[in-house]
Amino acid sequence: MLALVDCNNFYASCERVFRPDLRGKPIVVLSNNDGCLIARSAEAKALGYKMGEAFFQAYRRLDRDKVYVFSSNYALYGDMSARVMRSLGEFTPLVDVYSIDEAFLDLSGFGDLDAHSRDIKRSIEQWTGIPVSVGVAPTKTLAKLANRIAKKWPGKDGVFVLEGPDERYLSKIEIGDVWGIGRQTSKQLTSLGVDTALDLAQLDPRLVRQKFNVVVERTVRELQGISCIPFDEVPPHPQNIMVSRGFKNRVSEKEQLHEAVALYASRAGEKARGKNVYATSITVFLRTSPFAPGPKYSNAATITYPEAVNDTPALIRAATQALDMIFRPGLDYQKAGIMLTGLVYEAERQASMFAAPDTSKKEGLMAVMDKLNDRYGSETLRMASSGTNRPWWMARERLSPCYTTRWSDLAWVRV
DNA sequence: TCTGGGGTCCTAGGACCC
DNA sequence: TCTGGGGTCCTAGGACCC
Repeated sequence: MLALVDCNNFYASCERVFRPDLRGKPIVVLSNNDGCLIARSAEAKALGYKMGEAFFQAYRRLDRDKVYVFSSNYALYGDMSARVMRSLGEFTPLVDVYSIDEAFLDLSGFGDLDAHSRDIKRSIEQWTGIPVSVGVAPTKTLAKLANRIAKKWPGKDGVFVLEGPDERYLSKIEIGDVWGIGRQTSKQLTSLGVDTALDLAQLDPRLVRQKFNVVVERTVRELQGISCIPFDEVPPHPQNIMVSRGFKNRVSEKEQLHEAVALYASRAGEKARGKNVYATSITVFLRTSPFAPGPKYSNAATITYPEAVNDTPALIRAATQALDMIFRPGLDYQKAGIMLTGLVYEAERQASMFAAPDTSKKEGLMAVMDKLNDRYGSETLRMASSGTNRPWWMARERLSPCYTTRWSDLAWVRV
């Protein structure tokens, strides 16, 4: 049996951990650039705020409803997430971290699953301050479903064990709420009279494959209790690394775009080194706002390395070069980003006939840089080309302190 | 004025090969 | 009238997830 442990309203809960005065108060968290609402506390949901609502449209209502509004603080959420995941490791070594706020646990061999799940829930809340829900079932899709029931149904108190594909519960779950069934598939299924998880579970998987695809077929089997989605104890080999941001204001100067792209390349390098992978290619993309009137432009350029790299100078060099290939003067750019692809681990690196044979010096430099930045805070040491002034840097006007990752932001306690 | 960021997997179609 | 068959690899785009 698998348990899905899911943090409730994760970002909003993180903001509340160090602000106990906000218990019972409505909270929303904004996306990067304070663009739209991406997390809401239970109280904010009850007031009718929707996921993805544009902030500038909700602004007046939020003010009127006295909602506490936060810019997203990923340093805080990432660290709180790590605490939750580490805590889950106390219950079983078999933890499959699925996202920043969810993990599957393999509970095979455990006795009283309900009691055990309640213990997990209680402990995580006590140790981290983050409330969680636990759903237990034989497959990942059913565990997701069980978690939903644990969270939403009165009387379940955040824990629910679903022994198998029980009709009484599957019939109560709308098709669009099944994990893996999105808007498009949901629309098609409804038109065929498939309205609930139960309806879907009763279809013939082979027929579903013909009419839809393997993904939906797997979902059907998972709902029937046959596990098709593997449990990944070790994180799977990453396919790509992306860093992109919208600008605070529109940017048309090439120098500023160069700074931005250099900064994103540095971040991508840190991520790559953190995962121990090297990139074969780097792609830079650039676009104007899809909403604004006026000329629209969107383009990307890719540069392939003779030998896979992950050191920041090499990434910045190529990113700069790629940017020059797609930059058009006279446009108001809204966003830029970079993507590292063709990721390989050290052992899979293919040596180039032409590249310099010894890279140990570069690696040493990067290791020192990463270590300093880890210890003394991000960007303690950084590349000059990524800019100092950064007028384009995203707006985050309601940022909370980095309580757990920055010494100067530690919470004060008065006694 | 103002609308997120970062991922995965699958499929279809084209290029190319023998 | 009718123009092989079987493969691989790559890319773009769609759908989905949090």
